[in-house]
Amino acid sequence: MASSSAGGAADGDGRSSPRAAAAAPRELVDDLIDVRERATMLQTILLQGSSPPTPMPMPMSEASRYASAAPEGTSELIDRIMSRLASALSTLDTTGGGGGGGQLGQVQQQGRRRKKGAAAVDGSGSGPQRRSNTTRRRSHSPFVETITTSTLDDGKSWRKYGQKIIQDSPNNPRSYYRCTHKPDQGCRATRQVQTSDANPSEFVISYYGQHTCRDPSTIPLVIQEDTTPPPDCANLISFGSTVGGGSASSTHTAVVPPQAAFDPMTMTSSSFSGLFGIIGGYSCSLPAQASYRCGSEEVHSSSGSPSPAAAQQPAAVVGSAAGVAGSSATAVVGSSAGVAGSSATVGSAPAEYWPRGGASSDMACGRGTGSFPSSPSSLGFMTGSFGSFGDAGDDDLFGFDP
DNA sequence: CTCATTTGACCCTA
DNA sequence: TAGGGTCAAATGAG
Repeated sequence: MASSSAGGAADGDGRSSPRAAAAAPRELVDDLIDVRERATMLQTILLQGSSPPTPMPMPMSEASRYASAAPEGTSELIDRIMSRLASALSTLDTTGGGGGGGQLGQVQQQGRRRKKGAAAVDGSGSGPQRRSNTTRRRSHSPFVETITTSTLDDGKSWRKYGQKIIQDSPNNPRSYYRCTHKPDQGCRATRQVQTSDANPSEFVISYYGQHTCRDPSTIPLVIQEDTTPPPDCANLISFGSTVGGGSASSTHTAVVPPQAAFDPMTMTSSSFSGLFGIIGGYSCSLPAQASYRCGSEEVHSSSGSPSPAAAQQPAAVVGSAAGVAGSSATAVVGSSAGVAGSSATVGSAPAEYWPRGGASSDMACGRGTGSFPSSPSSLGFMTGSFGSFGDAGDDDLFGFDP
């Protein structure tokens, strides 16, 4: 759980963001603790309906404690969790957010703004804020993969932000790219491109960090009640896209195994630190037969092609935005979901990912769905599918890695 | 005018 | 201190 949990510590570039958590009132802490406990209870419920092929995601004592607590129904639990989350996030909104997007933007803008030639002259004391204790270099997103491809087009939109001649290969300067959606969605994915030494017509691309962004044009606005994951994805849970985006021309289409899909590195380095990081303290245990996939298919996992079997399943769609300036209300749409066979989709955006003046709603929501608040980042940040809650021998587990 | 790229400087890590 | 990653002003393209 990197330093950037609830309050948002620093973005990928090392510029600091306001630490809302530092000023979080007791009320907020209580809310989050409550959420954590209820999430655990929910986990227990999910466990009860199955015989997990994998070890318990939490200590048995704890699990049994909650199991014996005769917890309320799953839907009530979810509602309660979301309510508490909304409350907590709202608190964050009004405390840590302080001046809302303004404060965040202020921090971002007051970062070193040097004039060429006059740089760092006044690095002492009263000058413009020097890069503080945060790191700026490769402490960021974890390495994902390196591929060799003949094209730079991997289906994602990248923005070049630098190029350097590297000692190892002076003839092949290294180009630095970051995700185009970094400013608006806080996506931390980056890549480095060099032409191949062996074959100059090819590129060696190293990817760092997972895409947490979504192309607004491809984002499903809301999970339709009559849609469902594909049959083989009954237990599917997916978050954030990864490199390649499925349509990439590269030689890789990453199907991430469960461990990878919930890699703490991934979780903490991405937007999960915003919501799940708050909840924290949970490990995950994922059924072996379930499908986990990152990339563009997550879209399908949450809103994908209709399936007759699942068309009967009600859906609860929950959106929550922890935005600085945006509404933090939690909207629950279609909460008619029963415990069995229901699905829930959660969207949330941690405050640290909000762009300057985050109140603007450039998102795709608001086109009549209403399931997500009008916040810039909720479109891209997290959609997860709690597929097939509860019964029917489901061994779904939905855990959170700290 | 807006946005992406270029490029030199800054600064962190080893 | 060298190497490498990132920033941001300058510049160019659409």
